[in-house]
Amino acid sequence: MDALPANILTDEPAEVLSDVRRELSGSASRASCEALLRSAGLKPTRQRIMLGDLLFSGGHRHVTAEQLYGEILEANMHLSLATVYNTLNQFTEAGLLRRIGADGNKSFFDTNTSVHPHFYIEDEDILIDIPEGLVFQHVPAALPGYELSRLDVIVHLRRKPGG
Amino acid sequence: MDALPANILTDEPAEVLSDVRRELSGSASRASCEALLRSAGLKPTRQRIMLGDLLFSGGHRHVTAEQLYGEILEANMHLSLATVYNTLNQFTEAGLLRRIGADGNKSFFDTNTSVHPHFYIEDEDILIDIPEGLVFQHVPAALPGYELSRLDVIVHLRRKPGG
DNA sequence: TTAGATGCAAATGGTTTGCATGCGT
DNA sequence: ACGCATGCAAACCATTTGCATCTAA
Repeated sequence: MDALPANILTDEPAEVLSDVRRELSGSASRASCEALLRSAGLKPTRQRIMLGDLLFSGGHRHVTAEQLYGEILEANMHLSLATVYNTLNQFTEAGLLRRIGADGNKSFFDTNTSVHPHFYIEDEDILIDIPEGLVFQHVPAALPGYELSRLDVIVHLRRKPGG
Repeated sequence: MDALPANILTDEPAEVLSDVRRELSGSASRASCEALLRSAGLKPTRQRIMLGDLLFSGGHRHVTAEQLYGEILEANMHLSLATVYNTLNQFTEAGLLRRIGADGNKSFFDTNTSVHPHFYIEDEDILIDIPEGLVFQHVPAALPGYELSRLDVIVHLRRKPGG
């Protein structure tokens, strides 16, 4: 049996990713954020551009809606929390984000839409990529009549008692 | 690099599991349920025995609090939903159950407390074990100052469009 | 102009908490 | 009796929804 990288599965329609999306989703400038949104079939409205800038201008990010809302407020921009949620959901549906349920009651949104495992630091409520990609030796087949839609691997970390 | 079974990690204090707990947690009779609870440091109250019977008398189970509450009602027993939650949390703290956050907004409780991967069937809201234990080739080390506390692997299934 | 997006408040759903009452030892 | 356990309602938190208003094309 071959060793398979963890990212063999994906929820997004990878085959329809346009070049602009592939290039921009990692680090889009303000101007190109519009192109990114357009390529995803989303009208580049003021709010979407604001959030898109925050999400896609740097490297990959793992944020909660609350965190992102905080950044909006810090930047003296205004936008309701509900719109942040709605927009994050739209981005997720469009394949620009991947939603990850970390501890069973709150969600992170990851700008890296490939399937990859995460560390979740419980005490600090932080989700980060596992650097050296954990590898499966065997990925189970779906049950008959079903297909794989997502593969979540979350390694929970806690602070060492004496550390 | 050795292939490691997925259950090398566990949240529970496995080394303190008494024999009675090890034997009974899979299928405890009504009488022995009391012993199981006692061995876990929990007073065998009427409510805990009711829930313990439902959880531990058959094979391993994956239930939500809501489901279990439904079973209580069906059996014409009475017990508030809050108590179901509280009791499930107590059982989990005592190492009798493992909590699993399936889709990021609800939790399942698994009577099999070893670390093992799950299928989550989104449409039907069902969590089941993956039969032939998926295997990791490489389990990442924790970040410095941290230790692994949990390893969650959930394979999401959805009904095949034409199936 | 018009379809679609926003904004807010209120609803929702799962889960936890506070506190008076009840029960196991 | 004593102290932990229960029960309920109400609180809580993350998230979604309904609907009137606004705005990008």
